[in-house]
Amino acid sequence: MARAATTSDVFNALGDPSRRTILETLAARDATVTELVDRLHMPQPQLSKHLKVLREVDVVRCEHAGRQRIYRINEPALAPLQAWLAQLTATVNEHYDRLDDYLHELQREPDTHPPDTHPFERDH
Amino acid sequence: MARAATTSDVFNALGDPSRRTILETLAARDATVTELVDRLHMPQPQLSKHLKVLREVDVVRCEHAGRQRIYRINEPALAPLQAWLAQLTATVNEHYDRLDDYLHELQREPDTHPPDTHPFERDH
DNA sequence: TGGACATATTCCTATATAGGTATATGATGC
DNA sequence: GCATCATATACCTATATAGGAATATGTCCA
Repeated sequence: MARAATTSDVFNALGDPSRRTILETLAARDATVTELVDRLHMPQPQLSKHLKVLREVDVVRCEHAGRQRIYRINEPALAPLQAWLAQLTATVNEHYDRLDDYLHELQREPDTHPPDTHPFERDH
Repeated sequence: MARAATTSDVFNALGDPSRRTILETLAARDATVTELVDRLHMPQPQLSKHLKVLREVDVVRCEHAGRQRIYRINEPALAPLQAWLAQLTATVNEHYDRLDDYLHELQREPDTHPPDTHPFERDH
């Protein structure tokens, strides 16, 4: 099977470097497609397609303004992504902490804990 | 052209839901391939391949332990990703602030600023 | 040395794009 | 209505996988 659709989730949509560049540009200032074309030196159809992907995962939204469309970042859509990362690293650190606790307990009273509850050793 | 290689950057590597699930599992506890197979009900070759991708972007590392390999998350590899997100949202918020400043200035002394320095309006 | 276990790799297929080009749709002003 | 500008879509090709199956590599132990 092929890779999952870029429109299925935000992570996948941000997997493309061009789209990240677009977001970086939009972060500094909302922009129309033409402005993005000028700044990023990217063909217009390509930009429209990338913007469509970003739109479909709700990371950007656009507002009609005459014949132009003003694209802007929809920051809340990035929150779940940041939350996932934060949760992941938090869990990892929690793991470190538990390891420390375990090692300290080990030093005080060895052979008290069943082997299957032992966390794997870490070399930090 | 096709999509970029998943091994080219961390964002792309995390685009796959299976790989995120693997990371979530590893966050709770370092694990061998077999343990991951048991917990995630994923075929072993598939897991090894996903782990290879994660390894190539340095998000996980493995330690040889006899005939097993203990995989663990290499948290520092996630930092650039978090930094990118933080920078992006920071810039967006800075933008909001500048807009607020501008609107406040506008209220005090209208028609003082050249049009090309005007940020696009936002409806927040 | 041979067998069993753990993990990685190879081979295969179907699919989802990125990027390019040409064209369609939409809005504006004359 | 028509020319023009702004954006989106359609169509095409090449490519990078995910996922599955079979196999190879590596390690331990009797």
